[in-house]
Amino acid sequence: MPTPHYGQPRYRTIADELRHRIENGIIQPGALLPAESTLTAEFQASRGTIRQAIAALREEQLVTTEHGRGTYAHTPQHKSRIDKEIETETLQRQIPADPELASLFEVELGTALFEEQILTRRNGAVETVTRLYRVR
Amino acid sequence: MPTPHYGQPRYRTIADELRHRIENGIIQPGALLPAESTLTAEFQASRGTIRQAIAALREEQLVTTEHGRGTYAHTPQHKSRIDKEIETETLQRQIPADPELASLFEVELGTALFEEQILTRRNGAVETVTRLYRVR
DNA sequence: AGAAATTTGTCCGTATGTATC
DNA sequence: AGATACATACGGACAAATTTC
Repeated sequence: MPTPHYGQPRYRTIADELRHRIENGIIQPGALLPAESTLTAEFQASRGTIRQAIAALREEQLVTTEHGRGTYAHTPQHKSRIDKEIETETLQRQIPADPELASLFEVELGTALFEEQILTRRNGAVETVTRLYRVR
Repeated sequence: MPTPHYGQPRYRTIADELRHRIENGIIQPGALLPAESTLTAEFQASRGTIRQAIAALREEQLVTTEHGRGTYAHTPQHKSRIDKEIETETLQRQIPADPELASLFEVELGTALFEEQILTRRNGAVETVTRLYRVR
């Protein structure tokens, strides 16, 4: 079995197709892409090639991949609109580092971290909760 | 022959070693790295693993590769400029609502929430972790 | 100029490890 | 605990770009 790749490489063609689906909402923002095994079947390509295509999308910041979970499509929302209807509430406190934060900050599990929590409300209902962590 | 990778993956170890050589001038800035075949012999790893290590360095902007030519080490000027920049990493995932979030959003405990996590790094170290939650 | 050698690029198949559901 | 999904690693084959002779 030869492996010709005249012109455009296969993994790039696949990446282009997946990008198209994400940008056109065929794959919803935040949704999981089909599993590698599924894509393997659909594109009739080896898993390595599929992974190469996904790696290309990852470099474009178009998707993120989580071990054992899957690959998520990004939301193309770069809207920095400031809505005046939105009320915010801010709260500051200290919390112990959970395993993930401890790992990210490279501190011991349970180390006190500085946390700022910002609520945004629309019509009274909480719309988003933002938590910002820093080492103290 | 099994292919265990307890702890640190092999390609990362190799990438670390090559990074060390570049940063310490063992490989001169602008110089060619050893060929993949040479590295394969030195590290006793498959070509794929060597290529993965080099790909990691490429993502760090520490080297560039040219087809048929080789991989060049970057100049320290370039590197230090990159290091002064603040890098961000974004991750999107779904997580179950903890008690506080459930209360704020007025949903059942454990309801799947949409989470976007943004890391900011300065010189490689995580400076802040921001987590933004929404109901989906 | 041309052929051969060198070096990176693409693709496949397989096996096993690790994280998540 | 089992199933599913991504991660790592090996090996082989052929393509394409560059350098060398």
